[in-house]
Amino acid sequence: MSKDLTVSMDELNDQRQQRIKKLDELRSLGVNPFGTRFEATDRAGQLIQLHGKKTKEELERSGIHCRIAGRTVALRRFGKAAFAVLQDGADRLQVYLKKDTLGEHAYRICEALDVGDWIGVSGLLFRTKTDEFTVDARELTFLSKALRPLPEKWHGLTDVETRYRQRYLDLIANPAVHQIVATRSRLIAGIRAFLCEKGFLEVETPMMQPIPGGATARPFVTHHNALGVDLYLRVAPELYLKRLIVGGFPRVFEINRNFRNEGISTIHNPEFTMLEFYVAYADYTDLITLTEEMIVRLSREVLGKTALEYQGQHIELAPPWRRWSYRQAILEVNGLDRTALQDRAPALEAARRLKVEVEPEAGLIAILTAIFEETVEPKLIQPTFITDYPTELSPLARRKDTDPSLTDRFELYIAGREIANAFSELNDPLDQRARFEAQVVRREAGDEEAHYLDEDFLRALEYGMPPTAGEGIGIDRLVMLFTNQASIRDVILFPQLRPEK
RNA sequence: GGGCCGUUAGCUCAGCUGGUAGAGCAGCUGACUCUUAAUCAGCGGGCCGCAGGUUCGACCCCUGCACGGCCCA
Repeated sequence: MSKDLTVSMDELNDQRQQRIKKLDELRSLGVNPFGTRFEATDRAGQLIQLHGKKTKEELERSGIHCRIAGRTVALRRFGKAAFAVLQDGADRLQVYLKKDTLGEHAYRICEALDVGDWIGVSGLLFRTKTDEFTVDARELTFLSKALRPLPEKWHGLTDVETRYRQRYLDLIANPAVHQIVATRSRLIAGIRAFLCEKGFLEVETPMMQPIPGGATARPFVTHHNALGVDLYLRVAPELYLKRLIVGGFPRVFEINRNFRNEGISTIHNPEFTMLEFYVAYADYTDLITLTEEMIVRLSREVLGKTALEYQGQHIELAPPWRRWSYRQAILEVNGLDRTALQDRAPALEAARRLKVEVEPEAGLIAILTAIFEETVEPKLIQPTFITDYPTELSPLARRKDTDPSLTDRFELYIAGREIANAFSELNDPLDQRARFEAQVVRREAGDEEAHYLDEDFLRALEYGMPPTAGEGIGIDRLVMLFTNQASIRDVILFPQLRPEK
């Protein structure tokens, strides 16, 4: 940022000028406008919780002393007294600043105070005439100056672009956003606790990979100067976590970022948080019960109940959840005869009848995918495990013993959205090689999402991987569900936007 | 990529059929020692997203671009 720009902004913004002037006023009072340490022994939220229900008399009798810090978010002055509202985290607590109580010097500091400034206060808890729970300040410490004015006190900050670009401002103006952040944190902590309790080990695997693998997606490319090689930001940790299963860890999990070079929408951010976990000696049906157990427990812990409201829909999380095979779901939802999906010609005909658009050269699997996405997905409001995906769509999943064209796999849908994807892992290195090779053919035909062939991963499998089941859960979408948010940008603190000009 | 909508003061928003750019909050000055959208009196504040075009004249009409939102692919 050039110096000229800063200077010209100073000239432009009268409110900033005003506040810069106040820096000197504070200094002339012997106050550093950008101060240091303040021992806040109390938190507003705690005080409200512990004493907020006490009557005026109870508070007077017990004379509770407290010491808090926060940002001034409202200021009502009366000449020789003032009420300030302090925001401490998501909580707000009123402070009474009276000249007689504070003394001349401290009150002059109070007079230099602006909405937005950080202060520390110590004093006694009491109730005002209008019954508001308040700190009667005995001491005022100026902590830090705000040079820019806060958004308006009544409407706050509503411009979504500014809310995403300047999340700090969103958090100041809209304390409800704190709740989303807190819920997200508790959800992730809950997942860690659950998995650790089940004997899983948390690990971290490369985010920069020489061969991006584990998902059907376009990767981001970056470059390592010293090594002189291109590296890819991972699209999934899958192939590394399975190497750890080969290495002898029977239960591992990772919670971290994946990066996919795709469009941005209300359910897609280029970087998103994924939980992946792997269980040796288990199959995908074990993961069905584990998933039910985990999500219901998270719901109890975080929401205190086993049902939730999402965008006007009531969602019941108490297990067991519906299990529906991919093919059966398509047939039932659309009232199709089972022969309708056996070959390309009748499937194409069915798609036409259902008004599902498909590419003219689409194969059977592509037609099924289109029909599924269009007609089945939006109906999967209550938690549903869709099972038995076609092998062609699942290059890393184990084939069904009863039908090698299908895999031992499920995807969990809630509120019409994919939340989890799991399967019994393919541990036959020769079959895995063949599947990779089929992907390479697709890649060479121009499919940029097709998987790469990873020789080292195949080598690892050749040392022998026990039967294993693995699952990935999209944390952002889970948080959306738990916090009733329609857009992924509202559960990611700093969502990806085009750079502002 | 396509469609629709938006972009005006620090924030939230008005702005008629094209004729000198407005309000509330915030700010500044003053009054006020229990307010809570405090109140009362006065004052200042604009690249109307950017660039072209039409017109005697454009926040307004037209074209392009940028950024954002929603929907679709």
